[in-house]
Amino acid sequence: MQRQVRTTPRKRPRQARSRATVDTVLEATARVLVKRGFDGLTTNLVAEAAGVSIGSLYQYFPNKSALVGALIEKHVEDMTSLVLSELTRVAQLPMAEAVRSVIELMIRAHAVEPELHRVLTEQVPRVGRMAKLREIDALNHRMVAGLLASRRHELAIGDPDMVAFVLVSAMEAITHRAALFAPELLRDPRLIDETCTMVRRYLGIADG
Amino acid sequence: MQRQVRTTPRKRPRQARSRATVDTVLEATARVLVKRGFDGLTTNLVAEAAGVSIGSLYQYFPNKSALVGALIEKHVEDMTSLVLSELTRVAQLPMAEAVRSVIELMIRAHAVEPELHRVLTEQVPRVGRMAKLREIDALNHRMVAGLLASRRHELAIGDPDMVAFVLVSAMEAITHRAALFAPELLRDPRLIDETCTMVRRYLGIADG
DNA sequence: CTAGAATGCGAGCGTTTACTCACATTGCCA
DNA sequence: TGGCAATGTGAGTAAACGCTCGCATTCTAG
Repeated sequence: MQRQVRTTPRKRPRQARSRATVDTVLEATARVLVKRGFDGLTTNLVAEAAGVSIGSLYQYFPNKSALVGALIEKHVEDMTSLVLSELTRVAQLPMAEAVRSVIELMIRAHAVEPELHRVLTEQVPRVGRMAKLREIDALNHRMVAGLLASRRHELAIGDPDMVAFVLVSAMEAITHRAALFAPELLRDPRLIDETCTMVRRYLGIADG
Repeated sequence: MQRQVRTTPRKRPRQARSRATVDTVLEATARVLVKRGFDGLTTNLVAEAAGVSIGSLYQYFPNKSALVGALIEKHVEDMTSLVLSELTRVAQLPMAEAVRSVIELMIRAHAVEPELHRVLTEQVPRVGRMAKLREIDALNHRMVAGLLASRRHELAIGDPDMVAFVLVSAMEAITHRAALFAPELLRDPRLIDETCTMVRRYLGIADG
């Protein structure tokens, strides 16, 4: 155990056949992770669940942590692409509506494969993956700070960077904790309303 | 591996000698965890670092996860006892000051063994430990909700429970993320100020 | 002082599991 | 069609590591 060194794929899938294999393996990884947890995930088990030989798995993933890493990367990309695709549209809206839209967006992002999301955040040791998370985080931060700065005249705020830090932390935590501790809250409009209230009052926006 | 079942100590230390052993082992666990990470932590290594035989370790900790679990419990207790001890005093203060005090308290709590805190939150799979965390969380939530309810007349808020959820999530996340991503921010009064602003505006309290 | 309890010891057992490798099969291109 | 590259296979290897157990040492109570 813990022999892992390299985390990049050892071989790129070139033909359609092998691309399918890679996909199947990643899907199986997600299934096994949800069903057995991180400790219960073994490469042999994943191969079996994928209906692929263990050898094939190791053609494309040099070790277990690369396997899980690839899955995390995919999941994070699924979540952020959802947000990014809508964000430009949202940025055009009046501020009060933009706030609500962003909150709803984040909630929807957390509803993408929630089971997997839970296992990934609860159980998977974040060694080495911290870099990727920080990156996403920095992206979020920059976008929010930019939005705040560009609309500064309609807001009652100080340093956009500091405000962005507080806001991003708060909103991320609210959706995240709701997803983990009380998933039903994600459907509860009262949570969205309350979060909107918090953000609007903080930024000094009239209720919309 | 993954043979763990019981998580309670197999034997209570009765004499001073064995109580010292247990302490030494827990300290060594913390050191090893910080130095090698969760994956690099082995029971043999801990025993060696503690200057204790592996057999002795297993006298008091039935398995690896109980060992780490005990450490988490201790750390969480250290953090919460700090908060609880001051909270009654804080509850007496005028609201504007109470807010600042609570924020400072949380920051101080996150400064208890920050290295260990980091490893614990970043790396240790939370399987089974979720219960304890939820418990702490529920306690926090109840206290904040209670405080809000009792001072409701001076605040511009709706359902105290919902507000408490938003507040606790936000404040926890801000200190936690500052601790993880930018420890120097914890010393930066601007962060405290900004967080105060957020909370005060949200609750409708005049700046203090 | 002594007996029995508590504690300490650590070599090594047994299992788990990541990963290899020699070989088979399939697809691609000339 | 032949030949080479890409892909697939899975039994087997080696090492890591959690944990046991039989025995030694230290404490405590009577």
